[in-house]
Amino acid sequence: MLVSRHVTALRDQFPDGVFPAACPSRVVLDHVTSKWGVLILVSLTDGPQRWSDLRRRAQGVSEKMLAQTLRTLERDGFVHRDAQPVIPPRVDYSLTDRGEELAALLVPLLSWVAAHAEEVLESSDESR
Amino acid sequence: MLVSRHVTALRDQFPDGVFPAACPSRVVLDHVTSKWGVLILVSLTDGPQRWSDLRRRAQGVSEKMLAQTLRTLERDGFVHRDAQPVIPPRVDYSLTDRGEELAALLVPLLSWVAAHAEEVLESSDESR
DNA sequence: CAGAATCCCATACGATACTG
DNA sequence: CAGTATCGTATGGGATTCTG
Repeated sequence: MLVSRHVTALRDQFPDGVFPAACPSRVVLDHVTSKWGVLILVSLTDGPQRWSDLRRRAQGVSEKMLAQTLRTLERDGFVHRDAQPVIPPRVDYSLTDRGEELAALLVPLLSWVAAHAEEVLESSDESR
Repeated sequence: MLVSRHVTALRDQFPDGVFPAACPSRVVLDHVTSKWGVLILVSLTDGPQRWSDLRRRAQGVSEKMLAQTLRTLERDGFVHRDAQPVIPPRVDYSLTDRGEELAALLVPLLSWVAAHAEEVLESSDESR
């Protein structure tokens, strides 16, 4: 089964169960699990999208954070940026193969959270 | 297949592909994908662990953040806190059923990141 | 349209010290 | 041992303005 194979892999890599402090994994994990990183990666699983698409779909993202997150994801090789030299400018963002792999793992997470968020928050109080 | 079933579920819930801005899912997602939330949840997949275990395994976590993260995860019903009234005090943390479900989705993510972090960072420069 | 630049704030986070 | 309390900082993140 897929999950248990991953579990085994994780245990092999880190017998202590988590990443060492100075590990590169920590950096990448922070990029990926950043507030907008998750949302953008998952949004792109629907196919290539333009800047304005992403702004609309990742509701609430500021231009600054969209730009910053996209640049980070692009540098990490998760997102491909295709800027067409036309006027007005048109830029399409899409997942790289590496990005697809990663996003495929994110989708079940988002889905689970979406399905259980309400029952989770009703046990605690709603804020925080 | 498991992934595509989740994809379908996500699309059903959010035809636009992402959470609406004021959605409870956003809150829960932020808890779960917080810097230490992921690490603690995954660490606990190895079974119940004490405060000092978690401090050691989630290398680099400060006492403040460990306390804060554990409280959040407990309020969300992901983590169970078992404080035994002995001296010296002994407190065990473990995953609830809900926490197990969630952590099971986190493990493949961690594992993938761990396996690919180096190649990811070598394409970008190492910082950020 | 797709950003870059600037300003500013909230808070996530860390370090240290203290306690039942 | 398992925390809490306090303080200080870095930075994630938002609002606004400007531009090719």
